[in-house]
Amino acid sequence: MSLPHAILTALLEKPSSGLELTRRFDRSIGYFWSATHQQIYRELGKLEAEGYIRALPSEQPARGQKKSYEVLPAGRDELARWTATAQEPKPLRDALLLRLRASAVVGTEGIEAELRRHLARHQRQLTEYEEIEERDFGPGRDTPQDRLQHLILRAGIDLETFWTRWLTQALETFERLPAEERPS
Amino acid sequence: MSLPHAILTALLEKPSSGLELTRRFDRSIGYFWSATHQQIYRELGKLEAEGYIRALPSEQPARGQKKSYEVLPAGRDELARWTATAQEPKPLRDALLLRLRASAVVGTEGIEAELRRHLARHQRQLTEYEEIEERDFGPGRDTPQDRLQHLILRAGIDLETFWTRWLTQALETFERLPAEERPS
DNA sequence: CCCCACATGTAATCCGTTACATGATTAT
DNA sequence: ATAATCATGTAACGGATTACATGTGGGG
Repeated sequence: MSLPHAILTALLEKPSSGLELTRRFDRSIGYFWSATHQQIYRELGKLEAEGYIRALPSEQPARGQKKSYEVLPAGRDELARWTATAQEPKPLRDALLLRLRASAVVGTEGIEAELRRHLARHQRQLTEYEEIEERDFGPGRDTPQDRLQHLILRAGIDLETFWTRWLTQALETFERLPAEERPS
Repeated sequence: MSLPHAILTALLEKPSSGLELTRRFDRSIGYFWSATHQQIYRELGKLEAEGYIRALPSEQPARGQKKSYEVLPAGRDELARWTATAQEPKPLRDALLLRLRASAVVGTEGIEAELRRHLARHQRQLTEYEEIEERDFGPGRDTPQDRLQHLILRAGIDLETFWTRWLTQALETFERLPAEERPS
């Protein structure tokens, strides 16, 4: 039950239309909570029906016409409630680790190329985050909001750093596995 | 589409009944791909219908009677195919980071306790992984399969290490946020 | 006039979650 | 006997994913 709260957060930061939200979910918020436009439109409908948001009165509600939303006080209250609620961390789910375990049983054919592909992806993401850090969190940006945003970005940077290191180590392990000893 | 492949992997490691699989998904494989018994029974039915696994002939298929499965050659082939297939890494989804971002807008009330709770969970998980490492991967365990399994465990250890460090740093950041300056 | 990009949706399907149902085995 | 536990399922619901549908406005 996090998507509606992700949308409330985005709309509080800046009132937007469905497509603008979709674009913002492709960067920024989407870095840790992704969503497609179909999910977003459906959820906007629900949030409006529940009285958490409303369409800005200026625009007419026709199909193909832009329609922007803003958060109502009830929406802000709900978001604050949810933010403070105790929730268990979701267990990890990672298909690459699963495939690595499978490869120990059915053979490592093809998995090395996958490790390389993933390494390249994570390196690219790391670079992107580091550019954002340099651009948006230089000296002087030190309000409480800045520190919180920076903390979140740091999580992304540290996570991508973990993956690049681990994948590098994994590839080294593969290079030291003599081909004739590999599981098949 | 990873749950059937997780089950095929588990059954190749050792033929099992539905409940035995459920127990193994609570440790071991479940550390990076969790599943409930309902998911597992549903998926076992599908895998059997597709000819990827079969019930061991010894047991009679009555309700309440144990029923063990083994992987057929077609199942092993499918698993090998899937393991070698190119797949994009799934984007990160983390509710705690989302809540932290929301707290920058609606106030940090309550979120600090959540950071502490999560820190405790991750420290406990880290300890568990380190005990497994000591028990199962001491000197002498060095077949290719051992090295692959150890690599997977290292991913878990390094991930939990990342979280404990980041959460510790996050809590320090909060302690330095003067209460009167916090977003509300 | 037509195509394309912008913008908002609907429909079908699959996966995960929660609650419930039912039979078999074992201990008291 | 009966209660607890082991074991295998069904049903209902909701979220995520994929494919498709519909309307608007601007450029060539």
